[in-house]
Amino acid sequence: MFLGTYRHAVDAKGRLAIPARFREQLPAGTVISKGAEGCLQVYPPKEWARVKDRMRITSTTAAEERKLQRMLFGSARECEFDAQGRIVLSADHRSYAGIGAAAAVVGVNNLIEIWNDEAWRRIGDATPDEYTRIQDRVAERERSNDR
Amino acid sequence: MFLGTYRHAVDAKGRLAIPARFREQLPAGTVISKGAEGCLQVYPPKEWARVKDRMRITSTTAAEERKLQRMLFGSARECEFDAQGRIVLSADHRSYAGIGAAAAVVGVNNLIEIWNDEAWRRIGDATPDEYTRIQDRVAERERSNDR
DNA sequence: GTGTCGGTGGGAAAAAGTGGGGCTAAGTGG
DNA sequence: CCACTTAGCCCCACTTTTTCCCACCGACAC
Repeated sequence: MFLGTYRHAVDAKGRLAIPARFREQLPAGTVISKGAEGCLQVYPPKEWARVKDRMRITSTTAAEERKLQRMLFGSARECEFDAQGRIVLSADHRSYAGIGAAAAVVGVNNLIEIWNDEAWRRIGDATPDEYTRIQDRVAERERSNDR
Repeated sequence: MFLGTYRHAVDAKGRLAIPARFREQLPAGTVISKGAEGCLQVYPPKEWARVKDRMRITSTTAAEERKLQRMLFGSARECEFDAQGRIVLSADHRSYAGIGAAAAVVGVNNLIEIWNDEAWRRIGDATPDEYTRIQDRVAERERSNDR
């Protein structure tokens, strides 16, 4: 389980330290890819397997499906940690997420998200009012799903 | 598993370096052929065997499928790596994929695709909005798998 | 105060990618 | 059958990128 927000520096080589609390839960086979709302997402191997399995391009794969898989896999990369526990964010990933010299590393239960520092501030620094409204709307949706 | 996008040069002799991360996973018997949407596809031996075994011309083969098989097998070629880890793209393959001095080499889970640089940009350089949709569809599929 | 742990930065070594020359083999035409 | 041309392959050299290693700094605990 990944919890909390950590602000870490991204150096000139694109290296980003993953918080030690997260790293101990990330065995080899961890994958990073482009995610929703312009963040990057880090999938532990088990989570990634859920995404990956059952997806395979063949000559009978439908056009829509081909595009989906190309975008999904073409934008992903396996995480490799150096001896200091850092990963290298590719130039493409950095520009997608608008990440410069700093990033927010956020634990979101089953996976980790990496955000542009500023973009995360707008989300993470929500006021109690905003938070309440969002919670209410989600609760409303869940009720209608149950029906 | 093949992941990520790499932009590499294609020199005057039609040589293209395959990213080292991909090359390690490509034993002898790897095959390159024409793929959908004007890309080239590189099949590792196991994937190629899967294709080969499933397709076979018989008296009951539909006309359309015969055509598909002729194209797929007729334009296929075994990959040969030089000492620098490059393959030579045939003139036919280059013109099919519209590849000039640069190409994008993309890992798509079970196989590798080679694209005209520009054509790939239209797929891979999608906006966060498009990736958000992709993610929604992946999540949707997971839910249906769980049922 | 001293030791450990987590994060940051930079230099050096190694690996990966790029380009070109020249030899060999294969196809083409007389 | 031989000469010629072309395309393919191998090898070497260079440049850039990546990775590895070491050193430092600050915070916290003992």
